[in-house]
Amino acid sequence: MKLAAEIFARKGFQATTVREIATEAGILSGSLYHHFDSKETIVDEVLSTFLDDLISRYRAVIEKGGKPRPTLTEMVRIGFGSLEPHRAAITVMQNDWSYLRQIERFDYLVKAEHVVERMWVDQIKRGQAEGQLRADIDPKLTYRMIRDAIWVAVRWFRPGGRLGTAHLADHYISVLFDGLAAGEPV
Amino acid sequence: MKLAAEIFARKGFQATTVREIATEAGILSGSLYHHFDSKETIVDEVLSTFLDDLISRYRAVIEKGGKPRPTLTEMVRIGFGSLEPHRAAITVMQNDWSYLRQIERFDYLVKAEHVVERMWVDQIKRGQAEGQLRADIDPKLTYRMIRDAIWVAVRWFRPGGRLGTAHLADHYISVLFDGLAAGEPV
DNA sequence: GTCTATAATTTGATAGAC
DNA sequence: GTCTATCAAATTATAGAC
Repeated sequence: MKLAAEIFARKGFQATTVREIATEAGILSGSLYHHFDSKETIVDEVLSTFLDDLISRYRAVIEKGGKPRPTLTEMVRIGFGSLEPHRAAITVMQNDWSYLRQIERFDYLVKAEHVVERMWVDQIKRGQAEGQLRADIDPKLTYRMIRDAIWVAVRWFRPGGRLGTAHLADHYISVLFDGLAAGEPV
Repeated sequence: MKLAAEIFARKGFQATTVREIATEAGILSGSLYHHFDSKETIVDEVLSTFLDDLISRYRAVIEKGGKPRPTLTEMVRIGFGSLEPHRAAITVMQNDWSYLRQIERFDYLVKAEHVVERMWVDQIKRGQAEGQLRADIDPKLTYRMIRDAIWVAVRWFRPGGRLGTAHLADHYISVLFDGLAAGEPV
């Protein structure tokens, strides 16, 4: 399954043929159906494993009940921290989202997205209410900004490259909370 | 062509069949080949039109030779401003990038990406050199952050929705330069 | 400039021998 | 648990009539 996920990530779900997966696994395409009953089932396992892990991690941080800003900081770290262990799954979600969401079987993708959005937006709003975050920003828009910046990083992030995910997270958190500007606005 | 682009954006390049494009155009699939010699040619025109427009707009702002921060601000506005007129092309670039880049014919996509990266990174470095931007941020990483946040917005941005692209740009610029934090770091 | 008809290939999936 | 053999369907693209 991990092997198939890598190919899906590299070539896209639709462009990946069952024959290709089988060949890479060292068997023939017919034999693959002894392990999986369809191509969709394979990608299904890949994606749901990722989402279950992500949501349970978010939940764990939120249920500690800390202040919003450190909670959000932790959530950013969880996101970037997923890039490595779930690289293939995240890539597939990014690239094949618009295709997969059309298929009834993958309705849970949209549902999971809603659950996650609520978690983030809640924390942002609490941060505003408690005066830790600027009141003039749009919570939902801000959530999307953060979410997008984290997940799209999977496109260029290379494990073992010059930048580790912890460094990425720190950099992003720094810019996100304190901004790019050095002194007074120009 | 604009019609085909919409379908590519909605369903993905590979999932879109030639029959589908023809049907939506009110003709049969065979007839489509009177107008285009292949499916790739159609998407080629869509993407190169977008990239030519984008790069020439960036160039125009940069050649005005203003200070880095207002130049970067303008560049962010150009990006968000492209979401509406080039929505389909941007969506295809986002969703089918990893597939298209494998095809020799689309080598120019990667080249264009390099040109654009240089433009952004140059401005960010100048901003740091002139003291308008924090010196402790990574220019290339910051560019990627900005780029990603802009282009991925095409996934959820809806023309005529509650948020216009100008509003989006303003919100993003505000957070980007000044940060989310309200008061002192916690 | 569109249609009909069809070629050539590829694809996901199955059946049964070993 | 893998292989051989193959099916049924779908796909891009072409040829030629109108």
